[in-house]
Amino acid sequence: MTEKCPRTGMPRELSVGEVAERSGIAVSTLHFYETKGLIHSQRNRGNQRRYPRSILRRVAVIKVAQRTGIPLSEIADALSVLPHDRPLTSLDWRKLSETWRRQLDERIARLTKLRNQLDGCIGCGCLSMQECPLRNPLDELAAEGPGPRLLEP
Amino acid sequence: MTEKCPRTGMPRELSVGEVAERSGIAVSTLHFYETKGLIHSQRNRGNQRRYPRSILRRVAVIKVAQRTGIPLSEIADALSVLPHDRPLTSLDWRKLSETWRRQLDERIARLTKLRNQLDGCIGCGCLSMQECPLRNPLDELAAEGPGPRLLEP
DNA sequence: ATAAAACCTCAACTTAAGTTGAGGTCAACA
DNA sequence: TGTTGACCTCAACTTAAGTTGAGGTTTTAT
Repeated sequence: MTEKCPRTGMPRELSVGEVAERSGIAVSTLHFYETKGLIHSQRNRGNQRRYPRSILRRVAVIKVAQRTGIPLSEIADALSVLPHDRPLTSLDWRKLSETWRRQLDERIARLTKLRNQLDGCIGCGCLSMQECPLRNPLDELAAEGPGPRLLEP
Repeated sequence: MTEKCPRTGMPRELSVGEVAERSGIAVSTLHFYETKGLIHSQRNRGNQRRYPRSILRRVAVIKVAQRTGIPLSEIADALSVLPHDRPLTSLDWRKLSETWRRQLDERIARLTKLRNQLDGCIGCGCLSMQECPLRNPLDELAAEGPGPRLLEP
């Protein structure tokens, strides 16, 4: 560990190993995120990565977004509009989380609809129901046409 | 198209192309499912696949399970306990769908919890909240220990 | 009978999100 | 001043769920 902050006693800059330990993300994953442009690092004179403390919030945001099912490429897009040289503010986070919340809502709604269909099937033995997912397997796309015939008439 | 059923006028057996067309699943995917043991086929004298009509329900079941987020390997496990030489009955389907419904419920619950946390963040600006996902990013694992420290004290 | 469409196998390629390892350098500690 | 542990790059491997293509056979339609 290098120099400490005289105020908090915490290291002023973090090595990749320290970030890994504190964030619960593997070193190799941090390297990988860097190649994908999700995070960014300075190098010391020996070419080792040094991160500002704000990296911790950034990777925390990445992890939250991943938990909602957002692919890394979209996370990268969302983060890329923010300047990478200043820490994420709470306003940044609010904007991001509002967007992601909407997407999360959609996913939940889709799964809930499917669950309700499954419930219908369970109750009735399924084979006679019009709204059964086995009869209407492509219902997300229902607006786009009649879809293929999956079961016998 | 080969011989028809004298009753319905529908083909007695289906070629892979017919199954593909009716199920909306690509031929290559049906081949792939066969290699994974999810479906099974007979061959005609020219080595072409021939399926009983019940294949359509089987692939419909596979698709429904996939939509719930169940990986193919688990779908294969679930289907493998059923004899592959008879059509899926509605009782079979009920058992499968009850199991999958439970898993779907769990997924929905997890996402809903995350959404609620996100809501909290949005309302308050996040940084001061104890239950913020940025502060407690590993909350699914909360029972297993304190977890890594992601943000500053 | 012949040509087109459908089918066959097998291998290689794709994307996402990483992980693993080889071969080499740097830093922290005794 | 070692030496050990942390770090570096780069390439290759992993899993899931398929897709694509080459090269060859079968079916179907004319």
